[in-house]
Amino acid sequence: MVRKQASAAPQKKHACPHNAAVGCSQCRLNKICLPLALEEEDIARLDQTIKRGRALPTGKHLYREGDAFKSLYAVRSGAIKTYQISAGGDQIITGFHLPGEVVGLEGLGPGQYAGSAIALDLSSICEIPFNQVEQLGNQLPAFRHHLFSLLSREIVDDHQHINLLSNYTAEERLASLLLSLSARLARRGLSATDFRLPMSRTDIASYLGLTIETVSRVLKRFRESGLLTLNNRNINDLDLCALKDLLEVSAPSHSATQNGDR
Amino acid sequence: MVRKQASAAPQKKHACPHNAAVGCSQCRLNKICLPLALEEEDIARLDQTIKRGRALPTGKHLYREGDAFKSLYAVRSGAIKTYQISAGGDQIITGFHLPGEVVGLEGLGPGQYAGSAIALDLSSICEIPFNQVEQLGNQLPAFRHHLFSLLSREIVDDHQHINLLSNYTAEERLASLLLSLSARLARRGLSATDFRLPMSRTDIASYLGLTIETVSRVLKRFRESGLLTLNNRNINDLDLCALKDLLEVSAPSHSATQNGDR
DNA sequence: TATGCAACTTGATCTGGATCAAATGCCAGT
DNA sequence: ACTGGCATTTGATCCAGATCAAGTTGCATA
Repeated sequence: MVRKQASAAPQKKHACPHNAAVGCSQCRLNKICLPLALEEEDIARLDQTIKRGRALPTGKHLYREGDAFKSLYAVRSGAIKTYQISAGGDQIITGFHLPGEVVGLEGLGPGQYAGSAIALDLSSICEIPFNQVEQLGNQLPAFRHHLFSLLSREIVDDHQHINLLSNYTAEERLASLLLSLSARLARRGLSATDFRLPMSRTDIASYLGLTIETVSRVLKRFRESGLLTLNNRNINDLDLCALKDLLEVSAPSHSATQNGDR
Repeated sequence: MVRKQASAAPQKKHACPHNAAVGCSQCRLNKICLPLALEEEDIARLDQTIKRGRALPTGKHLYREGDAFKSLYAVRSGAIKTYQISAGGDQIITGFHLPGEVVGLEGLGPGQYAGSAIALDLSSICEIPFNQVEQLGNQLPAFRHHLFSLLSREIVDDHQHINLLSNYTAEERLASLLLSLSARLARRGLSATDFRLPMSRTDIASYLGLTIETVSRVLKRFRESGLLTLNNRNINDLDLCALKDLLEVSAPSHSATQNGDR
């Protein structure tokens, strides 16, 4: 059983995500973040223009819907949620963003952000100013291509999310979110089975198109079936296999729906 | 009431959307399609490399999920639907694409299409091959920027769709779709109140996250309330105002949800 | 003019998740 | 330790839309 790390373990030799002095080349996220696909020397250029590791306290906005597009942001530590405001005035959560992930991309084309981004935890953020994005995009084909990749990825993820919202049951939605968070944490070397949810039940409910009551009840059911242990926002002993099973049974073997319709 | 044109009216002076000989500069869609934001001379360059007005019969695929990214496609006439295949084997409709709209964008980054695209009607398609996209992107900043805009737009549209799926009632979903189609047809100079739905009820249901029965019943209710007349796929006398009202009442005036939460 | 079949409509019933209504737990500030 | 205000849980009830089950209608092919 994996023990939860004491949350204060400050001094690593380098690459501590809270340490603003660490540049992209030494950053332990550089395999999954913006510098991906860049050559050594190009990373050095990126390093020169990036504003590194700015601290963003819980509840502070990175940008707001309608703000002029100023920068792309890479999450270095902590967590960010992006949301829009519905006609009824409440938040529609469009995404959760963990370290190594980039937010603000939808602002690239239209020149202003289409939604807001706010810190869920004390976070550390790297910022690439607009003109630098333009310039690097002009000069480095690899960087430009990576931007296209990130945008495409976002579209593909959104389509997956659309699928979730139109076809998944409440349990499948929760399972899907937990597996996604788990996989993304694991990718950066953290535990896939024990972690803390950075977001409130309200945020989860909004993101999954459910009510908070349903989220609470489904989590309870998961707990009672031994799929995880849970106190407050802490998840332990997540049963990845069982969750995957939960998602896969939804595929009917008697499928006759594969029609070539018009 | 706008009469449906006899579908064979071949010789216009120029800009008939079925006429493959018409280049971007004379195309009546050039204000909303790819050439948007390009200078006269650049449009001429685009014109040289584009494969114009290829006919695509109903039910034929433009590309399939997993195919290598070969080209971007602009719809010149007809209609295209894009979809993915769910775990259960059935289609998840991710979008309907009308003349002037571009499909295949999500293939730009990863190098392969993330979904399939199929003609809902006899359609005419313009194609920009991959290497030309790259080249124009390298050489024309305006074109590159337009690509980013199209991708951003797609993300924003997807977020709107996510909102629809998690918060709208069946009636609101249908109203939203009808208004969207109406507005997009109007943008290209066609009637906003009288048109033919190019897609089946099944496609509508999948796109809106409903069942075909619910789609049918809601349309019936709309018909009975005098919001439209409907036979088969033909819509007439669409009451745009009433549909917009239907969408707006969903905003509660007593909103206390605007909290600055964490 | 039949025939066959997919697309669509209509009706009856069921149900997952929403809604309404109380607790209860968890801090932060005093 | 006490208080106020959230966030979360839990329970009871309700209902929009799903599911199940027949019809119809449109249209293509013989």
